[in-house]
Amino acid sequence: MVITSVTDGTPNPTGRNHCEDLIRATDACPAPTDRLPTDAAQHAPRTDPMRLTRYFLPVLKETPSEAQIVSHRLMLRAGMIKQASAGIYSWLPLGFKVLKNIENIVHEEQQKAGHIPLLMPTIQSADLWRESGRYEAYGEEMLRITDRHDREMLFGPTNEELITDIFRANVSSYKDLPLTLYHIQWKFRDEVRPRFGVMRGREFLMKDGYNFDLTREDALHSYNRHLVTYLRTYERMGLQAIPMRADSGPIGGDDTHEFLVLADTGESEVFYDSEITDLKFGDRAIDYDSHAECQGVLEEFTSRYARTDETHDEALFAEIPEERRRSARGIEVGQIFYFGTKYSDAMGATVSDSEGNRVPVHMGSHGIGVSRLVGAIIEASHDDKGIIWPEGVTPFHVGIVNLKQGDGEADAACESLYGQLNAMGLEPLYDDRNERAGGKFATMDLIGLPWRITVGPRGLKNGVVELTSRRTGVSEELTPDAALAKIAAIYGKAG
RNA sequence: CGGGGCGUAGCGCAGCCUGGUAGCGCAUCUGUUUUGGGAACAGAGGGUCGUAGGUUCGAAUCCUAUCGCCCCGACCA
Repeated sequence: MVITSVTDGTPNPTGRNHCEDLIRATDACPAPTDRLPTDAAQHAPRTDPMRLTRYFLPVLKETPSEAQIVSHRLMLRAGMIKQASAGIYSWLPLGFKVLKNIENIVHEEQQKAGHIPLLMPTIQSADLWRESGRYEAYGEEMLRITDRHDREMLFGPTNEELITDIFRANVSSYKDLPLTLYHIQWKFRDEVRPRFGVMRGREFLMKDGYNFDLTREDALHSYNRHLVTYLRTYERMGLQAIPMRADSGPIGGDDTHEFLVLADTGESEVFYDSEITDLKFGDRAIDYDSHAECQGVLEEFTSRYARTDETHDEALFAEIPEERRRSARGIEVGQIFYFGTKYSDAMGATVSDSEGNRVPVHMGSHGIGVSRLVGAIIEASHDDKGIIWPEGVTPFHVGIVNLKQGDGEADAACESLYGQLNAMGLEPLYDDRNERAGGKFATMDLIGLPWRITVGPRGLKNGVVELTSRRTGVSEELTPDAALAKIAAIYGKAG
């Protein structure tokens, strides 16, 4: 590891889409900076950070003592995060890339459904929360701040009040409905006892979306539509997240489902019909405007028994054939709510309907724990050597391991692969350090890139390199061109 | 917020009981030899021992206070 430049957080090239400019614009990423003297002619270009002698990847051999669960340990060891204080983390380059990849997927799937991104502030005024009655109700979890004028402020734990305020100030006709606005923003909940790294931090990145509809029926369609977007979102991240009937908690409301990823370290006990784990949304086409289609998906994915301990019903559970009853642990990675007119009544968010009557809008809110997902994915996908990233979120698409740095042929072959992968729009991470093979393999296994190309003089004599799957450990010897073609096919790129 | 534990080099730890030159492993830097699953040798750099008081000729060590972090419980995404 040589600390020379700061990655610019360029979005994952597989995620090119209509929202990328928005994402870039909100990142505030620093430009690459040079910090080395100019005598480094033998080094790689400093503006080319995707090789390990240039990248910032502070991996640890030993596990820091504070980490209890595997995702926390691996995130620290892989140089993804550094704790800043209890429950608050800096995201180092590798972790930041994964976080951004997850964020990109969430953006894409929301916008496919016609949901509109915006950005609300982290710091909010207490007055707004007094209107909804939640300033007192929220309790110690809310971080309260006083500014220099003694105004009461707070670091937002969620955004129903702000979005409702935006809505009521700007929308007054049923003709502007339906409307769904969402953002991805940092939140703060002052947990008594943060733990498990980013899985239960105090500061966390969350997507929260809010739908505004004229009628209950329309709002329930919005609810169903969100359920579909969430199924697609989690599947793209390589996760199976099961929607379970849940408790509405402080948000309030009638209908709510939580999405849980099964993992031994989950905070919730869950009970479900084993048939539910066979369900896949897959790449089926869906018309988000069709009430019937979205309703159909909701029924398909929620008709079987699946509940957390909060809503578990032994009698209903007992109706499932015994061999299909399952109890397990789950990590909550999202929740959708329909809460009707709770906030619109309290805060006066009304529109004129077609007959000129002022009516409160029907609302729902829908959250995805973006930063928490980084930990959840690792919990669901790792082995004793390290992380195993699903292709959809991996920080780099493929690792290139040069077994004999300084060997002319090996160096040239690696440079060629590196250049061609970049030209395809993929992001390789080239381990060009002067390390022994074992050290390079251990690092690659730890940081979990799904594919590794191993290049050494021995193979090159026969015109081959080795392509290895991190997940299966299976290697095959291929010509460099064949290896590139396979990688291209895996990521859907033209070779 | 109740109960427990820990703050000594970037990381992991010993030293504290019984006060007297601040150590070990990994990592880092230099050199040589190495190089297909975390290399070997030689050398080097890096710590006001969390902070503040107190006791003492002398404090990492004893006492008091305070801050931080971790674990169990309650709570929570």
